[in-house]
Amino acid sequence: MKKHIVLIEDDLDMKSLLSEYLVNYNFEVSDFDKPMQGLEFINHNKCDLVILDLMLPQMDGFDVCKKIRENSNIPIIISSARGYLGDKVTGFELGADDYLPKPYEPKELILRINAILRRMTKENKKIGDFEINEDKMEISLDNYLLDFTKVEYEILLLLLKNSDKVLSRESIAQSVNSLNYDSKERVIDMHISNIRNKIGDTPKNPKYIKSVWGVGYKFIG
Amino acid sequence: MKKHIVLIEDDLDMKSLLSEYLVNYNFEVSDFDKPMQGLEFINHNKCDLVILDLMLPQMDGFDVCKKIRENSNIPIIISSARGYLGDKVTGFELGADDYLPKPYEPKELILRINAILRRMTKENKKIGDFEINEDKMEISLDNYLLDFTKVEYEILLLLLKNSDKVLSRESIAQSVNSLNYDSKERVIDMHISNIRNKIGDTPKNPKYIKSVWGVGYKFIG
DNA sequence: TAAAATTGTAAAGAAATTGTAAAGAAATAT
DNA sequence: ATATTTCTTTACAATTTCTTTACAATTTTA
Repeated sequence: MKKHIVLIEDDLDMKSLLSEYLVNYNFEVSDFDKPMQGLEFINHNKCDLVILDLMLPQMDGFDVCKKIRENSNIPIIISSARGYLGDKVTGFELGADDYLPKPYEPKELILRINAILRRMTKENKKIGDFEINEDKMEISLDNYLLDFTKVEYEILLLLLKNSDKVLSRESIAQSVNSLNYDSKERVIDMHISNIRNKIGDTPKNPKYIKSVWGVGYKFIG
Repeated sequence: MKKHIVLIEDDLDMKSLLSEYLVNYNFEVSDFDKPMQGLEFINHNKCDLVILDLMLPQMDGFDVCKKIRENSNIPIIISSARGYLGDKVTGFELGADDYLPKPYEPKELILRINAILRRMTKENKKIGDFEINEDKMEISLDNYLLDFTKVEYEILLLLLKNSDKVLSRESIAQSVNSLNYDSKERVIDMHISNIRNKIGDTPKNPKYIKSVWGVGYKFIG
């Protein structure tokens, strides 16, 4: 899903330029030249990050930062023509996450946005129609959360991570921790069968898990 | 508790200078001029942040960054004499959290360390229906103050701070200070059971604490 | 083609995990 | 010191998951 960025910048040219740049990098942008409007917006909408320019007219940029922090924990990147250490100290102490002195290359702003967002949202890995969240130990198919047992989860994860690669029963058994090392081979088949049921796949004409005769299974990526 | 910082810097003078500076700011510091030793240390110790100098002898600094990320999600601040955009791109893409071109004022390093650590250690007060007051060691549910024992409080706090994340019994036992390191596994279950009673949760069809079969528990955020 | 090997899966059995009451041990308060 | 609270262990029933078995269906080999 697109990340929503709030841009607070009073220089109108700069604002539209940056805004457009961010949109090109696939962000959703709401830009404001009046800080109070930005503040209002942040407090009533789900946003992911604020870019706050310090040279603001109505109120001091630091005040905006402080006011944002009163109600919200949203990441803030301060950009400023002033690169003095004292300003940086103030900015960080008010709860900013980064301080970027002007002039900067817009690409660097993108880098820093992404670095922060990466920390904030451990985004799900997408593989085909599947979406993986390893922290939650969850796998969704077409946005529908599936309910797997531990072994099923681990096997499917392994297959997904090795898309298109044929995995032998042995290698599956070894990689999947919760599988008995010396269980009968057919255990894997049973689990695959159960997984197939849950993801609505059929052995002949499979959409996701293909049997490789005489070898094992593979996920069709 | 003091935050533990790993400093990887090959210039010996710089290393000891920075190290001392960080210690003055009340960090615990482990410094290395051999990146492999730093890597080794990170993989076997609980650390909070890495400061990585790019001009390293044995291996390219970027490789170190990449190698750290193979096993660890620890925040990384790259410092480098090279301030080219290309280097920044590489650094951030390898998973760095910040990139600080030399020369920099050491105070700015401190600011950036703190900004990152503040994000890492969630001091979130409100999580779902729960409200945390860590100073008072109190947790309320729907504005009703609950009475927990120390262990219960710590376990619930851990679960809350890791909303949605599956926590194994082992990781819970390790994180919760007041739990005997080598107590029987079922201790956790007992405490969870007691917590559930106090917050009015049921194991089947839980509203807050879900059992993850074969793994552990997670708080439903 | 028939025989052999492999796969799919239902059903049954075995094993592991969980919930929690109850009791014991340890820590803390009185 | 005793009383009280908290933490840990144990035990067992309930539950869930994993494994095995068996047999039909399919594919390969001879």
